[in-house]
Amino acid sequence: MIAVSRNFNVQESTIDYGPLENDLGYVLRRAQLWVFQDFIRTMTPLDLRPAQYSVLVIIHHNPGLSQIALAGALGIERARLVRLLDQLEERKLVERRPAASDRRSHAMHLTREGERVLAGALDLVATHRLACLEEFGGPNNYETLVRLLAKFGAPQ
Amino acid sequence: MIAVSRNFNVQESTIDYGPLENDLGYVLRRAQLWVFQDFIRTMTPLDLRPAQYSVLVIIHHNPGLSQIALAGALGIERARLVRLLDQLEERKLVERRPAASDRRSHAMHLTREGERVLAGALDLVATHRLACLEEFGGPNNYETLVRLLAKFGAPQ
DNA sequence: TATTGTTATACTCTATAACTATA
DNA sequence: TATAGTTATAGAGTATAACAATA
Repeated sequence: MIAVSRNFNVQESTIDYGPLENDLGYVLRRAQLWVFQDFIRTMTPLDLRPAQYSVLVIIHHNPGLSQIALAGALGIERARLVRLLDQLEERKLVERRPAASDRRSHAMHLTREGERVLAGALDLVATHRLACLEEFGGPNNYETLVRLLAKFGAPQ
Repeated sequence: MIAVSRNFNVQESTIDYGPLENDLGYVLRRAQLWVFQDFIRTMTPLDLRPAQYSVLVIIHHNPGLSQIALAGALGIERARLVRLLDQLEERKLVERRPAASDRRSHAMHLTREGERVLAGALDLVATHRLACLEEFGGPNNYETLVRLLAKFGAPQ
C-alpha cells in the first residue's frame, strides 16, 4: 500500500477553493505561473526570460521599429522597456540605432549574436511547447486555449 | 470619414508578432494582465487586490487552517504570505489565532469585518465576471477557458 | 505643445536563505 | 532533525511622474 503512504498527511486535497474554483483570474494566474516557470527552466542554457525572448522575437520580425512601438506591441511601459533593452544591449543581442526620420527615436535591430541566440531560443521553445501540450491536454485543447485567449487582447 | 482619421498613425496594427501569435505563455500573460486590471479597477471601493481577495476566500471556506496550508492553496511562498496577512490583520479583516494542537502554527480566521468585506467583494466580483464574460466572448467561451485552465494546475 | 527616450520612485510579486520556537 | 512562522535580501514587474531633446 505504498500509494496510501504517499498521500499520507497531504492536506491540500481537502482544501475548499469556493468561488476561486471557477474564477478566471485565479486559474489564469496559476496557469501562467506554471507556463512561465517551465519556460524559464527550459531557457536556462540561454539565460532568457519570457520578456527578453518576446523582445527578440518582435524586433526580429519588425526590424527598425521604435521603442515606443515595441513597448506597445508587448503591452509594457516604455519606461520598463528601457531597462530591458539596456540588459540585452549589454549582452550584445540588440542595437539601438539612430532613426533616419526622427532624431528623438531609436531604430531597434538584432545583432548577429542576437539572431543566433533567437534561433537557439526557438529550438528550446519547441521543447517548452511540448511540455505545455502535455500539461494542457493535447494539441486540441492547447489550440482552443490560444484561440480563446488571443482573440481579445493583442493590441489591448 | 472620421473613422479613417482615428486610425491614422496607428502603427500597432502593422506589427508582426511572429511565433508569439500562437504562444500560450504570451497570450496567457496578456489575458491575465487584462483580467487583473479589471479586477483591481472593480475592487477600488474595497481596496482589495486579487491576492488579498483570494486569501479572504480560502480562509472563509477553510477556517482555522495554517499559514503553510494557505500558502500552498494559493500557490505562493509562505514568506510572501506573511506580509499579505500582516496587511489584512492591520485592517482587522483576518486574525491569527494560536493553533490548539501545535504551538508553532497559527489558525487563520476572518473577523466579522472580514466576513463583511468578503461579502461586498463577492458582489463586486459578480460585476467583474460580467466584464470578463463580455471580453472573452460569452459564457460558453468563459467556461471552456476555466475548464481547460483549471484541470491541470490547482494543487500544482 | 506634444512625443521619444530616459531617470527616479514606490509598490507588488517572486525566489532564496537564514533565523526562532517549537515539534 | 524537521517544521511553522518570520525576517531579510535581491531581482523582476507594474505604475507614475518628471525631465531633456526633438518634433
